[in-house]
Formats: sequence, structure tokens, C-alpha cells
Amino acid sequence: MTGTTPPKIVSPADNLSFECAQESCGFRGDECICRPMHNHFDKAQLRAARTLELNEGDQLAPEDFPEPVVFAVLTGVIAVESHLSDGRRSLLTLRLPGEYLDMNRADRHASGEVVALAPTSVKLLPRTVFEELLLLDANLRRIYWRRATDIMHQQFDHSSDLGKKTPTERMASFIFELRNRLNIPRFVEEFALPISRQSIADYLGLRAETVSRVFKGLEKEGLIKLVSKHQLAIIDFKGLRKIANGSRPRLSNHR
Amino acid sequence: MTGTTPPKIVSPADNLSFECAQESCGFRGDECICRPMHNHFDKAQLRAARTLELNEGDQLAPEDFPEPVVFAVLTGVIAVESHLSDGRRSLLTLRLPGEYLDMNRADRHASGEVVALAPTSVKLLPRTVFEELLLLDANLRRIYWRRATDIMHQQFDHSSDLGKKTPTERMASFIFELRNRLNIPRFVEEFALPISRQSIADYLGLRAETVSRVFKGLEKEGLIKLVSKHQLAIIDFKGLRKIANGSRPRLSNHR
DNA sequence: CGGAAACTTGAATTCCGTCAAGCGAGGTGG
DNA sequence: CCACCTCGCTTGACGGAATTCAAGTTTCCG
Repeated sequence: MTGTTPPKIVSPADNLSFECAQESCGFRGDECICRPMHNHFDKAQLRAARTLELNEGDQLAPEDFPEPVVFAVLTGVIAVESHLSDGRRSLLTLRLPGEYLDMNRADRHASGEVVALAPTSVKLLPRTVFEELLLLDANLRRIYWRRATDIMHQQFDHSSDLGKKTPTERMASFIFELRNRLNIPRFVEEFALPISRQSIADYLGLRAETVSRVFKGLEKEGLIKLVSKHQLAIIDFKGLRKIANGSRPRLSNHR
Repeated sequence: MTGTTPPKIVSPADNLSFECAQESCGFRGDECICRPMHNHFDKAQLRAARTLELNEGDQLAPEDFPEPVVFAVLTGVIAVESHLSDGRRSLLTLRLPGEYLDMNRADRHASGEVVALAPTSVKLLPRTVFEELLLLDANLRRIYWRRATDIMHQQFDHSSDLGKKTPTERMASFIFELRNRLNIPRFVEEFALPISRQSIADYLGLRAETVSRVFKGLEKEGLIKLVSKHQLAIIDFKGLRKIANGSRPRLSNHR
């Protein structure tokens, strides 16, 4: 745990606070697992679900989840972080509110630590409970198997960004990715950037300076507007979309 | 289908060729699903599993699998391929013999086509059958859920490669990735590169020329030896491993 | 108000991508 | 069998774009 304060563990009250009323599981709508949990499990198991409040920069140490867990993000942002031997940092994947992260091997620091990129609250659910629940409920199973492949495709897209896109293209791509995953309504063009420039850079394989410059460049072209440092408005959706799809190669000619 | 010849569909014989004898499902050892298939399903379902023979460059069109399928690679290599609007090619993920690829949304060309990078034979299994099998067999379920997260971690590692590693580091990393996934025994230092330079480049986010140069460079340093164009020997495991973990940054000073 | 951290801006450097040419193995047909 | 072609790979030279390094500037806290 590296943050300034240890994460505050909020245990559910005994009266089954895990019940669905406030969507306390972290999942919304069809994906909510509170009701099926309530139907299938006893109090002890329900109580196994904890809430963690994290500050920006807090890392989740293996001690925080000795058994494999599923994280469900309520608010904020978490990421899987890895460091090369000389200190270079990468953010391998992000999870925004309403999304979940399955880290069944975090204890073995297989390929990264879980870290909060902003003030965040997450639900922790023992993986065994999550799996058992999926076995019991065919509908949930369908929904979560579908989500698992969505996550994989998201990861594919990210690889495509990192592999063959220019910094400008990556940033454009990232802006749309954020917008979609934050569920910003179609007609709203302004939204908040929930993470720092440095984190954006580490997620996109760039330097913070480059992120800054690209933002500035996109703004100068009238594609976006930086309302404030962490408030972004998309001005020209079409133009930005084009760039995101690869209309800004390094040099016009290639193969 | 873009290859020279259409893929040859090899239907299993009626006498349940899907039975486990030859590990005909494509999965080995514990992962073999032939026996549980045989126990749980009737002939019609077993027959739903097809084998496809692909030439290098063959793409699997949606017509080839109208329903979601799971590919199991018997021999060769397949990849998920995507193209940016101006033609840049990326290989988002690779699958080597004994591995499987779950493309339940290929019909929607969500994020790429499946393509063979070498002469390949794959088993196709309807996803519904695969899922049903996992529901019926707790042991298999455990094995495959574990594999799914392994695949995700593999993708994470790959993102780390693409995001913050130099070309030399990526190549070193890739050499080990291949070696591991091909199950090359610990004491064997020589093995075959199953894909072309161009494919390596597209997988690692580099140019074919760079791949060539890095190979040459690593060879000059005595870390590897290119026995032939597609036969590689690792000379200095330790040194190469160090590079893979990030000991060769762009410039010594950073941050 | 003060200090630190995050972000921006500027200038220099370098490394990889680009372009172009050369090489070599494999296949084909005469 | 050899000339020829093709395609994948290698090698070289060069330039530009992103990183690096360094110095501001702003923002956000306490």
C-alpha cells in the first residue's frame, strides 16, 4: 500500500446492505448481481463483499485480497500497472465506474499491480462467490460471458492503438474510448477527464509532454476544446473519429 | 476468403472420430474435451465440430462460421488481424498449436478478421456446445476459466510490450513469448519461427526492416543465433531475458 | 500565502520509419 | 537443368517526429 492513507474498508451492515436497492454491487441494470446474490447466498457470503475507498495512487497489495477477487468499480478509476526494470510505467488496462476487473492471480504479481488513478470506491467480491453465482443464474451467465469477450475486444482495440497508431491517432481514439465507457450521452459533447496527463501517457505509451502537445494541437485544429485541465469538449466528432480510425499516419506513403 | 484455395472442410466420420484417441479436439492433456464431449453429447453435436485446413494468408470470412465458434489450433498459427483506414496492418493476438480463440462476434467484424499466418489446421466448435460442456463438467470449467485469465494476462503483457518497450526489448520479449507458448523444452535452445518477418513486425508494432535489423543486432551481440531464416537459437538466455524486462531503454536517462 | 505537484512550452537530439536498392531461396516453365 | 521471375528478407542512407532535457507556468493543497 503506497498511498498516503490506508484504504478504508467499509463492511456491509448486517442487515444485508448488499441488497439491490442502491445497486450496491457496483453493477447496473441487467448486470446487477444484488438480487440473485440475495436469493442464492446466505448472510455470511453476502458479507464477504467489501467496499474499499481508495485515494489516487493507492495500490492494492496482495494482503488486501489474499483470495482471488473480482473488483467492481463504483466511482473513480482503477488500472493494472506494471513497471519495467528501469522504472518505466505502463497502465495495461483501465476500469471505469460500472466495470469490473477479474484479478484472480494478483497475489502472484503475475503482470501488474492494481492501482487507483483517482479517488475511487470499489466493491470486492471473492471470485469463488462470483463464479458460483454465474453457475446458478443462466441469465447472468449470458450477460457476463458476453461482457468478458467485450473486455477482450477492448483489449484488442487497445493493442491496435499502441501498435500502429501515431500519438495523435491514439489520443483521438482514447477520447472516444473514454466517452463511450463513461456512457456520456450522445448529444453531450463535454465531459471530464478522470485521470492525469501522466496516466493518459502511460496508458497510451506516450510521454506526458506528448499528451499535452497533442491536446493542444487538436484544440488548435478546432477538433476539441479544453474547457479546463480536466474538462474536455469534442467540437468536431466526425473529424476526430476519422483521425481515430487512422487518417493521420506518420508519412502519407507507406506500403 | 482471400487465400489461393478455399479452406478444405474435413468432416468427422460418423463413427465418432471426435473421440479422444488422437486428441482430435485440439486440446492436450487435462484440457482435452473429447472424452467429456463424448460422454455428454450425441452424434449430431459431435459432428458439429469441423476441421479446417488453411493456407498462409487465408482469412476466415463470416460465412465460414455464421454462428459463434471457438477455434482450436492443431498446427500452424492463426491471428486476429485489423487494418486501419489507410491500410496499416496490425496483428492483435496470436494463437499457436494447443491454444484456442473465442470469436463469438466475428460475424460483426467487431475488431478484426481471423487469418492464418502459416499452413494451419484448426478445429471449429460451436460456442454454444463449448459453453454447455463447461457447464456440465466442473473440472473442465476450472481449467478453462483459468485459461481465460491466462489469455487476458498474455494480452496485458503484450500491451506492455507495445506501449513502453523499445524495438529491441519487444523482440527479446517476443522470442521468449514464442518459446514458452510453443512449449520448447527448457534445455533446447533452438526452435522455429513459425511466422514471417512482416507478421512479427505487425504483431510487435514495428516495420519488417526493423525486425530484420534487431535480429541482426542481437546476433552480433552474441545473444541469439539465426541458424536459418526461420530457425532461431538463444545463446545467452540471461542477457536476453534482461533486455526483455527493460534493460535497453531509448536513452539511459529518463524521468 | 507558500510550496509542491501537475501541466505546458521550448530547444536539441536521436532513433525508428521511410524509401530504395540489393540479395537469395523457391517455384515455374521452357 | 537452367534462366527467369517472384517474393520475402536484408542492407544502407536519410529525415522527421517523438522523446529527452530543461525551464517555465498554473493549479491545487494545506
